[in-house]
Amino acid sequence: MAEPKGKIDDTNSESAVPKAVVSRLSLYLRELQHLLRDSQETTSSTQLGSMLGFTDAQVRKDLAYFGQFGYPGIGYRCDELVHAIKRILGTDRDWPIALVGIGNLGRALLGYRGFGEQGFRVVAAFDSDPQKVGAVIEGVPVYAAEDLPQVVKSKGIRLAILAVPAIAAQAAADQVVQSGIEGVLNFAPMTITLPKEVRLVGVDLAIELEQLSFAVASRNPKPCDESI
Amino acid sequence: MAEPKGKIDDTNSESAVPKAVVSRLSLYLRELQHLLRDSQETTSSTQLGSMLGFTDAQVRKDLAYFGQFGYPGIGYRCDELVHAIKRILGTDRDWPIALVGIGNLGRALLGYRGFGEQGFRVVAAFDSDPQKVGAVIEGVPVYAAEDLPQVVKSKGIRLAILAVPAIAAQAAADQVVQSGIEGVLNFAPMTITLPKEVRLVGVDLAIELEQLSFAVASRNPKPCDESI
DNA sequence: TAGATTGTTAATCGATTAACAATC
DNA sequence: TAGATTGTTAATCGATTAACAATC
Repeated sequence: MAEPKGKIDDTNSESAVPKAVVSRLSLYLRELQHLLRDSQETTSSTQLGSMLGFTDAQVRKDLAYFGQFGYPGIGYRCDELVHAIKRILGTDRDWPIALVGIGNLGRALLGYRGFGEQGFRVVAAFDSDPQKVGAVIEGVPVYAAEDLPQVVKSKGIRLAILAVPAIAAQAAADQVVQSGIEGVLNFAPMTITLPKEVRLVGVDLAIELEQLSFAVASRNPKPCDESI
Repeated sequence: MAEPKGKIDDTNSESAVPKAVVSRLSLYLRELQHLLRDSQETTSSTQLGSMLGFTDAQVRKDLAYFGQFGYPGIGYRCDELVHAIKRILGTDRDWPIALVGIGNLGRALLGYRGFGEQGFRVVAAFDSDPQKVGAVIEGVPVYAAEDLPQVVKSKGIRLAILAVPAIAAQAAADQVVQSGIEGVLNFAPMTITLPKEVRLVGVDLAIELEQLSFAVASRNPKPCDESI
């Protein structure tokens, strides 16, 4: 086996990688981590693709957006590809996270192990309810919303999760933006607008169920594929 | 204003509506419901699109998959379009839901109001921990996994939410399938395989954060759009 | 009527797949 | 070596956008 090539070609990171490619990248990473746990050293675009219902060509094309990570005739070394994808996704380091809204969902996200496994650390929680401020939940201190700018700065927080009611979502978004946050994961069932320099990902849990009810109700008989 | 046209053309519901179209349909519904709450009677493809960052042509094309819902020169009646989209998505009626896994996330989903607002009722919860069985959480009774077939049948449940650890996801999936479930919303960070006649939607919360860290870390300066 | 807006067709754009030389 | 598999180009496929006659 020759020298690892794993150099990341970020010349084209600026030239618009399709969103779908990035989301498949996360899926590849998840599968590779499972393979690693099963002590598998190498894999191929064919194997990786078939685990997720994609073609081998798609796997190779997706990776090609970012560089050359494989060995012709051999495939990919799982550990190398994991590191490469983590570097691309930015999860080769830890991300301190602010969580806004300590309702049902907020508390669940505070305790969610899956975040920590990928390097996401919820280090501060915020709520407008004065009764909750000062508490420590799952080891995470709860602050007043007014403290956002100070806490965000002192803890080096760049990402925020919004788990507030729809009605409060835009105001909460404005506050986190004001505090210097660079990216927002919005769980409120509400479209929010942010300055264009702040990244936004939205997850609406009811919408996910709607996708399912549509598929079941209209029973379009397609091959089973996991959308994420 | 002429006769409402709202007939749903389900001849093509069998000819593969793209998944992206259905997910935009849910977003249109969400915006329309907000417009209705603001007492707006009609809207246009241009308005609806601009609320979500889509073109007017896309809105009209998406709706055209399912029928004719608008009035040339006028636009769309919000209430009519809400009813039409709900009928398409299958949320014009209630869906009793089974929730499997009463950990942190499971409990949060039990109490999540957003589901109920769209007609999704979690009517039974399941857990493998005997200590939890028999409890009633947020008004929802907790059963043993073995009771799945019986409860699913007696309550007419067709959809299940999986909120179990990754390691337990495939086994849980097999159990709900065995009990006759027709659709699965999987929150476990794990690819699961189901018989092709059972629909699957997957949501991996860590992956959503990865999409965000990628966007922030690589700071590709695109216009702010909400992925869902 | 004139202005607005739909539904739909045709043109454009982008993403996926197939194919294959290069490599191990 | 022969067999396997990559990275990449060209061909295909599908989705988005533009344009416009029909309609209110």
